[in-house]
Amino acid sequence: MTTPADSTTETSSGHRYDAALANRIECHWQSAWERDEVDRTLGPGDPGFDHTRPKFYCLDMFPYPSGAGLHVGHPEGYTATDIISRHRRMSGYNVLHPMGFDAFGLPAEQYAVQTGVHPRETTVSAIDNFRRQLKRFGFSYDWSREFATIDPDYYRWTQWIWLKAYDSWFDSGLQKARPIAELVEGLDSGSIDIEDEDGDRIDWSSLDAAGRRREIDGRRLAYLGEQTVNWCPRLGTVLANEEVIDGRSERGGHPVVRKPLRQWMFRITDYAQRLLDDLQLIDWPESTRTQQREWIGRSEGASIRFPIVDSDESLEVFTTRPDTIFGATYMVVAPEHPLVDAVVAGGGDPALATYVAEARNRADVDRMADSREKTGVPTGRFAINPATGERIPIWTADYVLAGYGTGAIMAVPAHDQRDFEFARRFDLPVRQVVVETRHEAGTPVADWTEAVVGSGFAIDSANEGVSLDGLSTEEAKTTIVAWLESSRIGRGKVNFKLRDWLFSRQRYWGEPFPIVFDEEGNHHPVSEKALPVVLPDLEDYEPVESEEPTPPLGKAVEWVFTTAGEAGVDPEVLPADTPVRREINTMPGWAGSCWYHLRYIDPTNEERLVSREAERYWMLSDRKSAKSDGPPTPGEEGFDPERHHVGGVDLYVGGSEHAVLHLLYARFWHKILFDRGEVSTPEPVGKLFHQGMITSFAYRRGDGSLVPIDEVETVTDESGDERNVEIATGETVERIVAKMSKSLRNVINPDDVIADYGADTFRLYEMAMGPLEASKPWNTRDIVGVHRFLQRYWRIAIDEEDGSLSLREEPDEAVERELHRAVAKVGDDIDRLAFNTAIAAMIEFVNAATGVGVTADQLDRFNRILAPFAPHVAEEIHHRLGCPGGVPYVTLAAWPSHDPAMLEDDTIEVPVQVLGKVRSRITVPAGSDNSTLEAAALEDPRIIEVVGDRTVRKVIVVPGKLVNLVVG
RNA sequence: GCCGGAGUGGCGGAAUCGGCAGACGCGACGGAUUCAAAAUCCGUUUCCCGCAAGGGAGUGUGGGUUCGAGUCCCACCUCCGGUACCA
Repeated sequence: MTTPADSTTETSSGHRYDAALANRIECHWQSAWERDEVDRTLGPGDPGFDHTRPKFYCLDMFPYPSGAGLHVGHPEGYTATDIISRHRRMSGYNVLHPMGFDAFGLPAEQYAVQTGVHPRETTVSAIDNFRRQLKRFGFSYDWSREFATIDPDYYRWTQWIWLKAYDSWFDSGLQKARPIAELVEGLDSGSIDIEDEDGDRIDWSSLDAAGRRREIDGRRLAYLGEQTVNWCPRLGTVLANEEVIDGRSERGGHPVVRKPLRQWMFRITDYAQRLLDDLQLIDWPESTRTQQREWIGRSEGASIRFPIVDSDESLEVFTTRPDTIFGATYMVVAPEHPLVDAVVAGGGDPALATYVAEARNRADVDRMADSREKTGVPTGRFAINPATGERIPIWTADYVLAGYGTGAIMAVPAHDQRDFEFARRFDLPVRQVVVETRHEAGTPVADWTEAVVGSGFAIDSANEGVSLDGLSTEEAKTTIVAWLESSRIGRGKVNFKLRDWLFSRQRYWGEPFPIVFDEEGNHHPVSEKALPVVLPDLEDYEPVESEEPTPPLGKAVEWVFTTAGEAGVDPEVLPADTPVRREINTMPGWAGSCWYHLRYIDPTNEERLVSREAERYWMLSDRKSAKSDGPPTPGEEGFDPERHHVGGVDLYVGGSEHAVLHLLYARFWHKILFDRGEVSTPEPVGKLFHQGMITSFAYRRGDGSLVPIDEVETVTDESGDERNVEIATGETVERIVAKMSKSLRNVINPDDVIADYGADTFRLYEMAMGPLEASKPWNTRDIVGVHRFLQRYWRIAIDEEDGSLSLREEPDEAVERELHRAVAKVGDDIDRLAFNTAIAAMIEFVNAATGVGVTADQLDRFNRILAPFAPHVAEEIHHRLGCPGGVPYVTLAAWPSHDPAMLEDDTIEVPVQVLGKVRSRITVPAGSDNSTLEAAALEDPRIIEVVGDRTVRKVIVVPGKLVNLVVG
């Protein structure tokens, strides 16, 4: 810092720390910090970068700027990361603490459509407003690293990563992605074999060019797939599975229907096992890891083929209970299953056609609504149970889902509750093949009210080839799978609930795909050098609400129909004058947020998405374990967070609503980049933390209806108890905690709070409310508490009459002790993200110093521990103290040290219990041994009185804590 | 239904490893200051009995382990979040 720092803020109207002064101080220092680039972070390659310091990458989930501006929930996590970042910086770390904006996607586009203003304009003005609001909080972001996902310089690399995935295939043997060129090479040389869907080897040499292309394209991590997708007519786009909740769109709650479509997909299922396994390596909230585990949904079982009667075909099913195959008395296929199509096409039972048509047209919402009673119809076809040789009917029913497994099941009504209910409804046979204890006989199934679903021992399960009788469920599974495999009927299989990620959207406001189609419909990538493929400006960007997907980019006719050369396809791939058609779907809103953590590291790099050197420094640092096999996991014995760390962002803070979507997608992209050697860690985020939601109060009448907050007043009765009454009626209403909403008029605008108290008070209030992870109600009445704390602090240091410093010459002994305690406590609490108790400790110090006063040195030390929380007032005091140590800004000062010896008093008061109840207190020198404490306790007159003539049978001494006498 | 989390004064919350329950803040009450008020400062504030000294009860409910439980174990109740026919 070469520019000398400004002198202190001049106060025109008084020297009291009030809202007006706070706002003047804050604005003054914010502009000084900005001018002197105080928050600038140097990285590898920057002049003056000190690589010997440890690094700390502290990331916030970047916001999606809406027209409504910042919500009070945003600054909660942002203040927390700001405090940690400032504390780490003061403790000698290089800290990367960036901010940017997520801006492509549906909400911005919907808003633009509503207002009739182009999304580029609405988005840019929303970003400007967000940035202004964020800056007003004094967060120490290095704004020189800011970007938005809509910046062509940024989405150029989003497109580049997509091309990387397009150019990759997943080697299931090595469990990693490799370049497509290696696949082609391997196939040509015969060192790699590929299989079809049934597991049969494909003869590569016998394929023609089109066949080869089909095989290669079908194996890309980014591929064009014909899939049944979630089509949302109201939004005019398809949605990913993760974006559909209870059959409705996550955004807007519109109905979603299933529809077969040809769309760009990501082969995320190939990574299912690694996405699951690596959850062990990361320090994430258990709830989030559980949610991801469940979403991935791994289950072990077997895939079995049931021959279809009067046909060469067979029906393949997945089951986790192959041991119950002898109890499979019928089969069920999903209404969408091809077998059903075939029967209907062949003119089967009209009731079947009706049922299937209804099931398909019903949105998933309705399917779930009447989920109580099972429905279904027989297809009229039969299959052979390969274990029993029995002919069993094939039904179709919507309790079997098309999207999971093969969309068909073997029904074992005795041992599966759903099958049991279905069998009872349609009077299908129930056959028991598992008993709970060994050597037990079966019980009459007619008496059953529910299926026996647990493990046990097999009975009545034998044929000429295999017998499971008497085996435990585990043994029976192994035995039957071995038989199935040797008989070529089936094989052991691991199935995942996770499905491939649908990555196309029929919307305007997203990244264009860097790909074109030739006249035969084959796709060809745009070359890296030609990126970005810029989103064309459209006058009419409105989505078409229709039954058929109609991407708005199709309206940019001149842009869409072009030549390979114009589109930037490598001439070696396609001659420059070849007529091509551009892809008119766009990427979904998640694309940009999958990798933004990497771009902050090196935001202006034009050669790479991030420089290798900077990526290694910020993501890997000196921690060694960037591999998937070694270290103990968080929570395990021997786990040391300082050493055992998979790398990645050191602290990522954001809401738990992204537990599956964003955080799973980001892990997936990061793993592709890791496999392709572009990044050095297998996981993007080493430690994740979710801040709780900030809620608000509302009121509820006796009948359960809600009352807006401004229609209620609080009255205090004689006993001091509070009662809330509805002003209009006088009726007593109950105060409840609710989400902030316009209708309850309990939404808090951060700008208003800052105007009333200043940003420092706002920051302190949100951090003092309670634990960061807890959901907490906003209570405007409580804000004054932390504001008074800052006023008392100000008053310790500043004479409110003339604004001069008022300090003691000699330190007060007790105040000095309190200061050491505060320094120790606040540092510890910041490390464990316990900001509420850190603030309580600082308040205690200020209360102790009030009326006594502090020396300049004491004031400076306290000021430095306050600085991460309330940086503006701390900066002002720092300057009024004349910049102690010659440090131009408190932001750049070092965290103060403390003397552990000062944390303890010379003498301590120890409670003495008799039978667990405190009966007296004794004062002893600190560090007294057990016998001293025991003797002092037994000599205490009050204790002698309480013990009376009872015998002291046992004395428990906890050194420094308490003495407990057992008498009787 | 299943998974995860939480129940502590009038309110938000604290108690980090089984060791003084209620830190800190709000509100309320009392006092000082003031012509008065605001602001500020000092004090009280879990509940019950008591003038007091003191005693009793107490961390959602019921049991248990322990010298000692808000904390550990078992059963249950309520609330919040996630998920939902995944074979």
